[in-house]
Parts: sequence; structure tokens; C-alpha cells
Amino acid sequence: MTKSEIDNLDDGYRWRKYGQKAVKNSPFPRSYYRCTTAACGVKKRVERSSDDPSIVVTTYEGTHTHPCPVTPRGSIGILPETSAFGGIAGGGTGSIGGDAINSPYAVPQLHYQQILMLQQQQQQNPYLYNNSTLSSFNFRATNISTTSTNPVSFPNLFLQDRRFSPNPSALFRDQGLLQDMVPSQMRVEKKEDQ
DNA sequence: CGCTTTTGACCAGCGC
DNA sequence: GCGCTGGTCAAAAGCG
Repeated sequence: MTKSEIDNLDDGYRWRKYGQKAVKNSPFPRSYYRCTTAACGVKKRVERSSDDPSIVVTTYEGTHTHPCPVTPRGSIGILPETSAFGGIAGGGTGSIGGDAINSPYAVPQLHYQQILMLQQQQQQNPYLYNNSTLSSFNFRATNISTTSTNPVSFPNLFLQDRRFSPNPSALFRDQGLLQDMVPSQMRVEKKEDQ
């Protein structure tokens, strides 16, 4: 679970969307993605939480059989092995089964990408953010990696959602959502199962 | 031209 | 068996 107004979180892998469905208990559609790398059948589902639209629930299914690629579509997608999250990019991400959202591996990647996107958004829409919100992200980001030049094309991400949210700009208007984006609260730890 | 996204159709599982 | 729901397919369109 990741707190973000952006659905299409870039976790460093390349995904191809193969379906989208409206789900029963949510006004938001669920999107289905497959890893584009040949011989890697990892899938992920992306949906928005019904009771908190600012939360994106990403469910990974399967394990990547390849290292995290450098995505040619403008995102570096690389999480250094020496990062605070330690060796995530080595390929052992995700977990099989419905509880993949609780994977201790997948979540930090999303978190990292979010930081990069937030930095980008601040550059494009500085007036939307207060200083305290972004300063914490900048701090975390520089601690994670110094190569965080990730030109995520976030306007396109909103185009994707446009059909399903009558007024997407409302998400931006509501500064409260962004102010809630505290890094330590981005991931919902739910450790159990087995 | 190749790759990705969109989107309606199709299919399988499940509850009644 | 039927309807509902979630997941996948595949053709068409879009994009760089």
C-alpha cells in the first residue's frame, strides 16, 4: 500500500498493461500489468483504496527472473545495492500470493520512486507543496541514492485516470492529501502470515 | 515500425 | 443452472 495520487508507480521494472476492470467495492478501476521482460511472468495489480483515494494498493505476483532493468522510457529504475533498503535491485523482489503487498521488498521500491516523483512534481507545481512536506522527502531521497534523476512522465499518469475521475485536479487541489504523505507512513506494515 | 495502452469480449470460479 | 465477479485476451488505436 502506497500513499500517492499517482497510480502508475514506477518501481524500476517495465510493465505492460493488459487489462483494467472496475472492482466491486471501489469506485476506482483496477489495472493489470505484466512484466515486459521475456520469460518473466511477474504480474501486478494496481488499484486505489476505496476509503482513502490517496492510497494506491499495488499487488505483486511472482518473482522477477532478471535484474531490475534500466527502463528506456525515462526512468532509471535502479535502486543501488548499497541503498538503505539493501540489495533490493538484485532481482529478488515480490512474493507469490495475494499478500504480496506486504512484501518487505516491493514496498520500499515504490517508496523510493514516489520520492522521485514528488521531487518532480514540486518542480512543476511548486505552489502545491509546503516546505516541510518536501524537505523530508528530499532528505530521504538523498540518503537513498545520489542518482535520482528520474524524469517520470507524471502528466501522462493522470491522463490514464481521467476517464474514471471526473475531476482529477481535485486531487492536486487538496493540499491536505499531500501533506499527509509522510514517508514513514507510506507503507503499511502488516507482518504475519505464516 | 515497434511497443504500449485501451477496451469490449471471453472465460473460470463461486455462491445461491 | 444462472448470475456475478475477477482475471485475461486480443484487436484497434495511439505514440515516439
